[in-house]
Amino acid sequence: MKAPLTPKAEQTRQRIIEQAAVLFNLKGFAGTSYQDLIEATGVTKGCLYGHFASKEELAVEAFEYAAQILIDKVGEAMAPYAHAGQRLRALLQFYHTYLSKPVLAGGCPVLNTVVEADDNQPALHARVILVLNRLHKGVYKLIELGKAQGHFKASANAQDLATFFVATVEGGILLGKAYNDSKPLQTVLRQLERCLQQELGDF
Amino acid sequence: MKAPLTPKAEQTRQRIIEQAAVLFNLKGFAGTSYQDLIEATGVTKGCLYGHFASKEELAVEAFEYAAQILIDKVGEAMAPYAHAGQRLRALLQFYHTYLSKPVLAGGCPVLNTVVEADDNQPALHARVILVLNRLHKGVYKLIELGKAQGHFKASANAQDLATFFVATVEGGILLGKAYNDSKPLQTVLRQLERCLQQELGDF
DNA sequence: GATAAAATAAACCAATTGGTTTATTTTGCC
DNA sequence: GGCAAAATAAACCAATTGGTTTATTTTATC
Repeated sequence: MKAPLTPKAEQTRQRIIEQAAVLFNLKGFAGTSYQDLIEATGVTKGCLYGHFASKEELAVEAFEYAAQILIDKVGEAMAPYAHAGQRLRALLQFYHTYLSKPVLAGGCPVLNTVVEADDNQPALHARVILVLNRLHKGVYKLIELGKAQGHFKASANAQDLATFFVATVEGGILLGKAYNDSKPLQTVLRQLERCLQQELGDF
Repeated sequence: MKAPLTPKAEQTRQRIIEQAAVLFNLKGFAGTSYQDLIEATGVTKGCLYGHFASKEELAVEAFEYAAQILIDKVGEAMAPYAHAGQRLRALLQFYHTYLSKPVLAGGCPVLNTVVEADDNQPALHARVILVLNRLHKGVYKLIELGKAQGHFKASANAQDLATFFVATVEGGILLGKAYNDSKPLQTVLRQLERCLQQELGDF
């Protein structure tokens, strides 16, 4: 089924995805037209259809791309550390710079996509869920690691805390985006850190 | 400028707003067409334009309506209590039932609107900010009340905790909507309560 | 029951939507 | 340099978009 793309074609395809990811992140799925995509990518409509069968297919690929960047950057931020406490600090630090160094213009693709997709684009919604699961799992594993290393309280409920972590961070990003100000997110992260210290012990 | 509407007209106008609020909340601003609005309201296009000059004007009124419901319900939930601790419990309890008894089909209008509006619909965005301010202020006042009553720790940072509260609750609502499950929100609220008890003292 | 307000029905608008096709050109690559 | 792959240009599609206008009918209210 899938043609074994030429390097050149692969490169064009990637360029389209990258530009489309920004557009969708800024304007949403319904708010982005082919005309917008043509202007942003600098590529013709025929070329777009040559690579993607529909707007939804392109949107899915664009979201996957954006989500992968996010996941990679989270991984990179924690990679230098083995100690769970350090890794958790690095994760919080990563989100401290989330608004000044956004993974993608338009803010958090998870936040943006989940809100529009879940009543309207089932294919997109399914992908967002997978990414949320990965984020949750990452935090969960981190807490469990800390418990295993003897640095976090053994009584900590890793599942619940991971859920709490993801929700609080996304909520903070939401406020930051709403007010176009990094302060609310900073405040939320600082407070989250206090909570986590209470639940996990000092880290 | 504004015609002194007949009661009948006012009633029709209100009906339009109520139905439009649901549609916009479900499908977003860009995702809702006049055809959708005509079908949902059962009213003709001429009638829509008779009452609202544009889709954006209608969307703003619809959001104001939805937001007012939310604010009213939050107020009602806390109204029976004078004790800040009780009021805070009532507020948390209100959000515990938020997904099973949504203020509006499609979920939280603040969450839904802020995400789409802030890069694209400045008028809507401005209104969401006002509502976020009110929610924040409500929690802030509540915490200050508790401090004044001597029930909450005097050391509590009401501003920061209010920001944290709003972010966490919105984040919990987001997860609940994403997973179409009330459990994540329950978990988040339970955890939030623990945090607050730590920061405010038992309430 | 008269009247003015409110709502309908429908024609109309230019522009845009997502999507297709085809012939032509440009291109990278062996 | 030749060839196939990739991209362009553009015509074309039916449908829909947000928005306007006008004549007609319904209706609430005095």
